Amino acid sequence: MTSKTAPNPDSAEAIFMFFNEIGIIGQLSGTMFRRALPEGMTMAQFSVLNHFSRLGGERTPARLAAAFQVTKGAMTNTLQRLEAKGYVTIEIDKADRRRKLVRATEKGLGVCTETITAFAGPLREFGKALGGEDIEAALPFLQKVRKFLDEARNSEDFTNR
Amino acid sequence: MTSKTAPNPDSAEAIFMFFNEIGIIGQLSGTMFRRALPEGMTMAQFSVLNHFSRLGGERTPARLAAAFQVTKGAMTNTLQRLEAKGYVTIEIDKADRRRKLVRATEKGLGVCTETITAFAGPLREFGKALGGEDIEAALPFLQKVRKFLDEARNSEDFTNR
DNA sequence: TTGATTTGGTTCAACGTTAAACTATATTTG
DNA sequence: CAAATATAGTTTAACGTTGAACCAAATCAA
Repeated sequence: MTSKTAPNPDSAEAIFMFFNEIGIIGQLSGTMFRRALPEGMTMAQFSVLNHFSRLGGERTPARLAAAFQVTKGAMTNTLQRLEAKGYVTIEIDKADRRRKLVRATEKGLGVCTETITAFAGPLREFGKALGGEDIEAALPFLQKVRKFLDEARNSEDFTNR
Repeated sequence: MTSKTAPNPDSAEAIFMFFNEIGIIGQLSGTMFRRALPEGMTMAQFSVLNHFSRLGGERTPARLAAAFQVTKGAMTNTLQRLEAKGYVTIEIDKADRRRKLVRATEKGLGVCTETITAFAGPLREFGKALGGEDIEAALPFLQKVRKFLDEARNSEDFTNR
């Protein structure tokens, strides 16, 4: 125990620090990953390719936007850039012509693999310095936090994602 | 123990997931905080005001940039907006005329307090839903991660921050 | 069936960020 | 002291994101 037991009166302080640390780590790690990225590749773009690489198949832009928690507009932007480089194909869904279907190309999957390789070094560094076990131990709680935020977001009407 | 003991061969996967969760949480919480912010206020601006509110005194732009892990350019931008609204004053350091000295104004500190008040509700929600204890328990490791990233960054020459 | 609503996607302006080039002042060194 | 270098801050272009307005296609309801 720290001092009080349950919904600590001014745990607001700790919560704010928590999100503050998260924000800074997100920013710093983002910068580091960005530097390791192959020329012209972007974290947003890599995320999409990696998604296809792991899960295969095809997705609509809206579903991708939901998966990565970005607006539809942001996803449109990312997909356009990926398509321009030939890393994905985009075609209209003939069954529902509002929809589009996105698929990764061979070329796109290749670049994705390259990127993962480029990350291997830095990631190993992190693991060595931070303790792979501690990282795995931290994961479940982070996932819980993420899910809470996600649901909180979804509970507000919201059509624009 | 999970499966292997020490520097788990493909703990790279877990590490990547870790930073991925961090990134998404950072994005979602950023959006939520942004919505709670008083009109025209920004997280970047609030951070600076809050810094002065907690620690008092005066700071150079470079020192603020270092404290918040952003580039000098970003801090220039933030400070200019804060100054335009009369939330900080900026004057040239007469002892070293390359430097500037930033101070929060009464008005700025007032808005800072308002903002903290606006955050109180949402923060309490988080605490209730996520368990204040778990959050406090997670803090030390996050701080360790942040420090590691910070030092890793500083160890690469780097004059532009 | 027609009209209203919902859903999928795009576009645009505003913003914050990075990275690099640049200006000005200090400090170091030969 | 003068020249070289380092440090502080600004500016600019490029990019990703949000949020809102918008269009088109599908679904729902009268």
